[in-house]
Amino acid sequence: MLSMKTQYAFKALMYMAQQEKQRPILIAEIADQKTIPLKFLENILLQLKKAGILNSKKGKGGGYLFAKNPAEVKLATVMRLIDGPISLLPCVSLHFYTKCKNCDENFCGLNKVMLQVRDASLAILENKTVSDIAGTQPLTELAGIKVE
Amino acid sequence: MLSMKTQYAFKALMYMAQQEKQRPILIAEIADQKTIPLKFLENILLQLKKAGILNSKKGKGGGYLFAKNPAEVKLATVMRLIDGPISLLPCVSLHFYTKCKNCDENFCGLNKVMLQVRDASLAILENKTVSDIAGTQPLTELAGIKVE
DNA sequence: CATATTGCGTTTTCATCGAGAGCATATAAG
DNA sequence: CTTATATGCTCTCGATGAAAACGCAATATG
Repeated sequence: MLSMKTQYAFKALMYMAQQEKQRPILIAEIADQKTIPLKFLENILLQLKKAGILNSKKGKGGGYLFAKNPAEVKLATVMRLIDGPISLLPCVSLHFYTKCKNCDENFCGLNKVMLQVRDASLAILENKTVSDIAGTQPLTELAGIKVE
Repeated sequence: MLSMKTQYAFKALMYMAQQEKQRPILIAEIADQKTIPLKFLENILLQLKKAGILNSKKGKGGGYLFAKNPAEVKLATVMRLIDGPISLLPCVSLHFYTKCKNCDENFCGLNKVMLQVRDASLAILENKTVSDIAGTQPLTELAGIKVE
């Protein structure tokens, strides 16, 4: 299961992407609307900012903004950022691979099955983006600049 | 990711299914061959027994046996038994469903995507069995009794 | 400067994971 | 019936991580 942290991240990103006008959005507003603990959400948004997904502005009129077009933020990226591996076993992970002891992967039937599961999951999670789950059209501009 | 407990369970089941002759297998033998902490494995096998997957015999010549044909033990069953939900969100779980607060599932894009992921995963995990990952032919007899 | 807002390290609480100890119980062999 | 062999069961323990709160620093606005 996804951690609450990742679930909160998705809810926050959805909320932000669903806004009519792109404008700095307060942490407190998101926390309030989506029932997310304020200080916890603070950490989450900061982490998304450090990963280059969001931008922030301090002081009056500040808040959080998208740094990337939400149509380019893959669900898999967010999940890996916060929860780590998407795979069910370390020995089938693309981004967090570690060998399992006492097991030759070439002859491990479990490895083969979990590879299939990973591929099936990634086929979806690498192709769906924040704007898909927000149910919005891709943005046509970002911070006032037109994007393709 | 699967917990160590589930990973150990799969390794133990694979080892048991790979034996030439079906015979009572000692916990200690499995622990030794697969490098699993003895007392931890004891708990795991007991749990599999209580779920009706394994049988055990005490005393000399005792050990663990399959109660079901390994070809009938689905990976999904073992995973749910030990780790709980396979789904990534509680609101898309078949066996452990709980509603998520502040979210109408009919209009939640995240819900829809995670449903897809669940279905893709279960299509594999509900159809692969212990004998698939053990790489063995299905047993032709169980406890001396012929099975189909 | 006053105020609004994010940045960030620390701490707390709690549950769960992974593991081990010790004793109880059942069974087979002699 | 006794002994050795195995599993059954309960309790405990430490480490880890999840979830969340606290407090203050940094920064931007006007």
